[in-house]
Amino acid sequence: MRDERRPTLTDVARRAGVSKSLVSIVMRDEPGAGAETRRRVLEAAEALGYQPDSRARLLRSGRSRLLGVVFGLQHPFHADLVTGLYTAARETGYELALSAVTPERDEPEAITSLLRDRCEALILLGPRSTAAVLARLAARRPVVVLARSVRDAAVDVVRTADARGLHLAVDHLAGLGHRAIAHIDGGRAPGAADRRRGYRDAMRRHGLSDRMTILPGGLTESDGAAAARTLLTDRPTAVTVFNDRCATGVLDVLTRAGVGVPGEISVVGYDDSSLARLAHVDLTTVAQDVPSMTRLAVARATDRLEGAPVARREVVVPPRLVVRGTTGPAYPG
Amino acid sequence: MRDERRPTLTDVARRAGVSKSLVSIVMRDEPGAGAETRRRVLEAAEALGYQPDSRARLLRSGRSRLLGVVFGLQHPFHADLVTGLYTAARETGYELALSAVTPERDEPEAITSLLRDRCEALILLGPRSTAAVLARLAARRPVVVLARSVRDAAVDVVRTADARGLHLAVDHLAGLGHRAIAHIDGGRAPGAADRRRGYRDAMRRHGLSDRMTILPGGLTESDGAAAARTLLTDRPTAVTVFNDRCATGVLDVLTRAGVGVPGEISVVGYDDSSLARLAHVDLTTVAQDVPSMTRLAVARATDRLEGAPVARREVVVPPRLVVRGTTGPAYPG
DNA sequence: CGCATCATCTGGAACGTTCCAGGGCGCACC
DNA sequence: GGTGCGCCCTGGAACGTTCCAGATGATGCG
Repeated sequence: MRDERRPTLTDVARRAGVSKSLVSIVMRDEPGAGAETRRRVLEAAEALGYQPDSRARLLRSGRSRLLGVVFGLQHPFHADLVTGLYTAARETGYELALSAVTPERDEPEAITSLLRDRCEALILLGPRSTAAVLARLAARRPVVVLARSVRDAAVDVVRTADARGLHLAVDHLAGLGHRAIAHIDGGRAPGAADRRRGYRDAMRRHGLSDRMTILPGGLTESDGAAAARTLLTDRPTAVTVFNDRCATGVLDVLTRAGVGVPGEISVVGYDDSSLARLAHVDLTTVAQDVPSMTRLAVARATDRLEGAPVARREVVVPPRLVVRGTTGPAYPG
Repeated sequence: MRDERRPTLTDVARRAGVSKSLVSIVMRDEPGAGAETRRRVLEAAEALGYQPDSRARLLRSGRSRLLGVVFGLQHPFHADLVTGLYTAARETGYELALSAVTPERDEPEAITSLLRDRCEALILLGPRSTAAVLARLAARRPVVVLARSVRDAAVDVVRTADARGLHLAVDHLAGLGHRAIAHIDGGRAPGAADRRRGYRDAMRRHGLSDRMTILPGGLTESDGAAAARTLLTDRPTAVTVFNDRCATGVLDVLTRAGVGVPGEISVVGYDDSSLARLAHVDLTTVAQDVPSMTRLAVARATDRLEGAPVARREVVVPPRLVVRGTTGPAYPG
């Protein structure tokens, strides 16, 4: 009824009048088959609606050519990264297996499911696991951590120079004449510590140590909104925010309160997520170089798998400032 | 070096001094093994760090117990749905295989990759493929389409009563005294047609046929922003929007233009995505019942697989109006 | 005592691939 | 006109499981 057995190599072989080995060769597009036969085999495969069984294929070849990716479904920036990983993986001939972390599905669970599927390497987006857990994992197969730093010799890291990112932001604002520049931070989120440090460094470098203000924030819009309300009472002329999502919340509260942006307060986000690029948000932001990061992450994973020599355990990608409409000259005075 | 071969059934069998068949039985927790032997086998497996190879397992047993899910990485509502699918699947003993659609990876590609992985059924979130393509797919294995309607007897559909959703929205607004109620639509997006129709019906029912205004919108914030700019010139007192994302764009433009919400214009979104729930957005919206929809979608897929009788091909879930802060009484007059 | 029964265990054949060691066969070359 | 060398192509053994048809031995029963 429902399940007339799905066609296999043997079926195609029979129809084309050749051996299954030959069909296998043709399907993999390997040398070793004549042009005419090749055509006939492909025709037969097409007619039967044959699709190779990747399970059997991988079982036999011993390799899965599968990169496991753990990401947070609720993070728009993770969506951007996964998008980049897909295209990076395509170029290398590896496939991606996605495993999401949701409120009801934690990181360990997401990881185990990938391991059962025989992923050869793991790419983790901003994982919450401790360095020890990650190290244990890395002992069994290559692990690449994306967008977070990990102090462990066994795990590879690809991340943005987050401290540098905040230098860019503060330099930009200081250049516009701002002095009272606040920072809304990301708490324990991956990358938050580095950005906080970058902010402090840059302020000191500009001789603004006494104007430093760090407000507790987070990674969501509501975290930003909450922080912005604090901002209204003791008002700086500019603020750098942990990420774009959080910055959106800040913008929203400011706009509603009638505070002009960038007239009265300039705002700088982080990530250059699709959010920031929206015409009506038009957020000045520190861009993470998603294409490079994802390409590097995939390259690192495959290099480890293929035993290629790996130069540095940690690759740090420079950020780039994207100036848009939410920053402008400081109020005179 | 990296890869000392991972232990197999045979390794465990040798260590425990039994046959591999017996180990298989023990690992699957099936009857047919004595208590003492069972203990010894488990001990050996533990010692070797044995993990079953799901690929080999599925290859042999002919079943994969895998549900393929195609979703759009950039849609927050899809993220909500996938989250729900994960928990629904867990309850039934099936696993999910995710395959994302991105700007560089189209729907056919996402689907093919799932087919190669031998997914037993496909769950497609708001797919863009034509009914004909979906039907062809459904001929080979169960296909459940989520959040879109499809006129084809072969594919199952689980969707919200979208027309009804707009009835709720319009009724609510009319009840607040609104007469000039506009609708910003979703164009060719899944569900858009039904919502548009629901809007028209409801307006007619309230005797407001001559006050109907349908503005072209879309599913993103910038679509909403664009539509909102049109709105500013010929201003209604209320507007129903295709989805929450689009409504956010509308809100943003209105707020920036100094138009009070809900003072001067009331806004109703659609989806009740996490976006709408944010304290500072606080969007009145039509909620889709994600837990029910996802549970139904998974149940439908597994029912088909197990040959259970299926009552209706299409399951329509009622929406629910969530009144928050963006709607209020119409201006007197 | 012989035979059926039961629980426990084993060996080997699948599953759909890939990989390897060849088998023909035509053709150039000495 | 053999010999050797390419090219196509084939058959069968793996890969790590599950499944099935028994083997074995203990036990119960007439």
